[in-house]
Amino acid sequence: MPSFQTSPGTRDILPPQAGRWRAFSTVFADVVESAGYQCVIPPMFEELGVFLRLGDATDVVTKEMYDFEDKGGRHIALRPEHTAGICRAFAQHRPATPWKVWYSGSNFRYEKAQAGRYRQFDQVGIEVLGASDPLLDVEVIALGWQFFAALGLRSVELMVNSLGDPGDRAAYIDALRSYLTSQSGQLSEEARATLERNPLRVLDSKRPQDASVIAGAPTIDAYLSNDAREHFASVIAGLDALGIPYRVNTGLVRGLDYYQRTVFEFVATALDNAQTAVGGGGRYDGLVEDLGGPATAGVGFALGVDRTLLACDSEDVFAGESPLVDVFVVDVIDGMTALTLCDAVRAAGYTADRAFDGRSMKSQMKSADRCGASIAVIIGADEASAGTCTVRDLSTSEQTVVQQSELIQHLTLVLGARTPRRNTQ
RNA sequence: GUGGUCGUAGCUCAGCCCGGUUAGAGCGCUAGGUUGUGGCCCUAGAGGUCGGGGGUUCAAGUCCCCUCGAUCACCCCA
Repeated sequence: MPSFQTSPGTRDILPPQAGRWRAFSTVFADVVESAGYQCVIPPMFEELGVFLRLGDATDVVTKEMYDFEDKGGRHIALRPEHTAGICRAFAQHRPATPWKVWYSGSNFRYEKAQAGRYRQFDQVGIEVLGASDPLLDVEVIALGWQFFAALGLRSVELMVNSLGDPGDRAAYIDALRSYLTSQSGQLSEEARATLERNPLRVLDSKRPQDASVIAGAPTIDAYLSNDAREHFASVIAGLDALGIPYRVNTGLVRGLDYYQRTVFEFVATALDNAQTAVGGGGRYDGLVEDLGGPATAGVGFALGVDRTLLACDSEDVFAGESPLVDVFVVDVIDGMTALTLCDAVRAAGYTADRAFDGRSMKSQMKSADRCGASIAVIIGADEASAGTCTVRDLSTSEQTVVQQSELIQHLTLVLGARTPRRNTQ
């Protein structure tokens, strides 16, 4: 047993999985940068107050915050999500609007880990601040949709709903509370507890016992203001115009309190674990103002990297790829020729690896094979004295002998030309 | 925070029910078979406080208690 291992809810992302994570971010950046979004990197921790606007009835705030007092006596919290910090940054720096940004990074929530849920978890996402156009909601949703498609996922379902404006929402919650209270005898014990804290979230219950009560509950659409209703209608019209399939789910309630009007969620139906929501978002028009900034509209989404990759696994798409090695240099003299040849080969734009610690030729050839190299360049006694090297094609086993000084030229013949690495010498 | 399942070699696991020489297998790793050549095959080797602590016993990987960790689910959420 080693002295230390990862803390609960955290884990090491090792190769080749780590390479897959990096590729994931790259695909995401490609998709959203095509729509004018720019990368933003907020701090991993903020003053606790920044995050309290997520909702004082939410678990994220009441029991999952990773907070502590720093040496200066400040009450600090590790970010449980990105949106609040980005709104704080907007209020602090006041960039020109609309401010369209994307991010990729870790969040922290003190929860018990299970499949697709960790204490340190990664999200990618986008936020747009300073525009209230419903067609912007459509753009945001569409980019999420297109990203899943870019990964190759097919079994992703989009659910949309409108929570109305704050007044609509309050009126609806009142109506919902009285309905649920009147039916509480039929609700599960857990649902009754949830009803006390936040009636909206009862709608999220997956317990069969609660299904009939939920089915008969009043729905939000009857409580929407005219403005909110028109806004939602435009969102729906935009999704139709883009041909993006969706399901209006009046029971869709997001976990954070700052959402109003449009909310949406991406569900991976191919996942067989409990966490099938791979992403979600919505509009949060009051959040910047709550954080002391100007009244500013906002909309965005966050996608869970772990869960999305689990969905990729279950659909057998977006597998990780190990980096390719073009050339493996086998040097059984003293390794010095391998050192200089690798350097030259890499400078010419090819990938090159070699063995260390003076191992046998057989052992070095095994290493060449294992790393998937296309070509082995062999330096034995004969080659060393003649200034040549033997170039072996590892798939066909054909060998040719060339001057070491002509190796790069030879590689361009068999592997094609490459863009030379930027010279740092 | 609550509950189920599980911790034995680097990895995947057998052995535990029914306690009894020196704890096994496959894969991986290292070396050799092949004195200059990978994959396939054969042989050998290295690698273990049986998660940790306590208890029962002549004797514990095996039975009991505690604890830590993992995993899945609930709650909630990405």
